[in-house]
Amino acid sequence: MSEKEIKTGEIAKNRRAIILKAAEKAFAQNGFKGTSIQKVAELANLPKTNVLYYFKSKMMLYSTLMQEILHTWNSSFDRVTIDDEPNLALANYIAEKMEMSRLNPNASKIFGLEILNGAQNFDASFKARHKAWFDGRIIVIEGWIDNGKIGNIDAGYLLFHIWASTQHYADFSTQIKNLRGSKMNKKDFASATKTVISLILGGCGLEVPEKYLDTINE
Amino acid sequence: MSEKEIKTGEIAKNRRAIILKAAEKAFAQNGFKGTSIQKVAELANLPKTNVLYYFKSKMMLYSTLMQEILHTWNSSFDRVTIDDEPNLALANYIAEKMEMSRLNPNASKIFGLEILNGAQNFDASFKARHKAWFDGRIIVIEGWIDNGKIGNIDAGYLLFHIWASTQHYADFSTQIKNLRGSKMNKKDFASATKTVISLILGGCGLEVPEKYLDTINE
DNA sequence: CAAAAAGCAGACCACTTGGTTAGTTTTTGA
DNA sequence: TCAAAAACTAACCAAGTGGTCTGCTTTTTG
Repeated sequence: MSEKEIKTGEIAKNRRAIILKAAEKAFAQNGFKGTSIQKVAELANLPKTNVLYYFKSKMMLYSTLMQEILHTWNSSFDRVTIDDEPNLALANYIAEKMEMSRLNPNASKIFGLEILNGAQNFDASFKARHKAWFDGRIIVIEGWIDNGKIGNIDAGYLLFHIWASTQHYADFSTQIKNLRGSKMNKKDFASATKTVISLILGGCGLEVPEKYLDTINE
Repeated sequence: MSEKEIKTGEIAKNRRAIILKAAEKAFAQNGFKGTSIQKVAELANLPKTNVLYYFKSKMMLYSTLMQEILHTWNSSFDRVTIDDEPNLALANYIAEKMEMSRLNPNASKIFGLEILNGAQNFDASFKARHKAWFDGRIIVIEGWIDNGKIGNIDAGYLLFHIWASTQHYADFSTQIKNLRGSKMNKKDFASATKTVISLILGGCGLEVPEKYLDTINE
C-alpha cells in the first residue's frame, strides 16, 4: 500500500473530498482551462503542493471529478421499458433532472461546460456508452409512438428538449436569479418542475400524473 | 483622428473584424479566462502584438465582442403586445431563437458561458435593461392568460423554457452531433424547430400556426 | 512627393501557470 | 517505543500569460 496507488487512509479520503469539492466549485465557474490549481487550493484552504500531492496533475483532478459526476448521472429512466406508461416515466425523469439541477448545480455546470467546449475530456468509451443509452431510449419512445401511447414526435428532439429545459435551471441560475430578483428555493423548484412537466407532457399530448399536478393556489 | 480613438480606416475595420471573428471562436470554446490572446492571434493568423494593437487588452477585446453579440440579441418578440396572437408570437420567437442557434452558435455559446460563470462581465446597465425586457414580456404573457388566450402558466418559467430549449441546439451541438451521428443541417434544424414549437405550444394548449406544422412525410 | 499617420512585429517584462524535488513533520502499527 | 509510511510544504523551474516599448514599414493625405 505505497508508492503509486491512491491513498485510502482516513486523512487522505477526507482531504481528497475537500479538494474535489473545491475543484467542483472552481471548474464549474471557469472550465478546465480557466481554472488554476492555485485557485482550487485557495478554495480548499490548502497549499498548492498539497493539492498536487493528492492529485498528480490538474488533468487527473479534473478526470476524477468528472468520473464522480458521471456516476451520479444515472436515473430511473435508464430502466424504463415500452411497457411503462410514458406520462409517468417522462414526468419522473424530468423531476429527477430538476432535482439534480437544484441539488448539484455545479456538477451540471461542469458537465455542460465540458460538452460546450467540445467534450474533449470525455473518452471514447463514455461517448459510446452515452450513445448506446440514447439509442436505447429512442427505441422505447418510438415503441410508445408505435402503439399509440404517445403522439408522433421525434424522440431525439424530445430528449434534447428535456435535457435542455431541466439543465437550464442549473447552468443559468445566475440569470434566473437576476430576473426573478432572488435565488430559487426548494418551493420555487417544485413549482418550476410542475411547469416543465406540464409543458412537455402537454406538448406530447400526455396527461400529467396526479402527483405532478399544480396545486390550486398557485 | 489619432492618439486614443478607435481607428476607422479600411484596413482597421477589416483587421478588427478578422480578430473579432477569431476571438468569437476562441472565447466560445474556453471562455474568457481560458482563452489567451496568443490563441486568438493564431486563429486570426496575426502576431499577438497586432491583436493588441487593435484591442488594447484582452478585456477590451472581450467587451467589444460581447457588445456586438448583444446587439444581435433583439427579436420580433420585443415588440409583441397583448393584442397579438400568442401562438404566432411564441412560434415566431422560438423560430428566431432556433435560427440564431443555427447561424450563430458561437455567439450563443459565449453568451451562455458568460451567464454560466456568473455574468461577471455584464454591466449593471445591461442587467437592468434585460430585467426590464423580461418584466415587460411577463406582463404581455400574463395579459394573454387573463383574457383567456392562453392557459394558466408561470410566464417566467415559460420564457426560461423557450430560451433553454432553443439555446441548447447551439451550446450542446457537440453532444447532439455525437448522438445523431452527424452535424445538424438546415433541414434538421427546420425539423427540430417544428418539434420545439409543437412541444411548447402544445404544452400551453395553443394551436401550432400553419406555417410551422409538420409536413406529412416526416 | 514628403510628412504624418497608421500598421506592424520583435524584444522584452513581471507575473502566473502546471509541476518537481527534496526535505521535514506527523501518524501509525508492531 | 520507534521505525516505516503517510502527510505536508518551501524552494524551485521552464513555459506561458497579459501587456509595453521601440523602431521599422506601409499607407494616406495635403
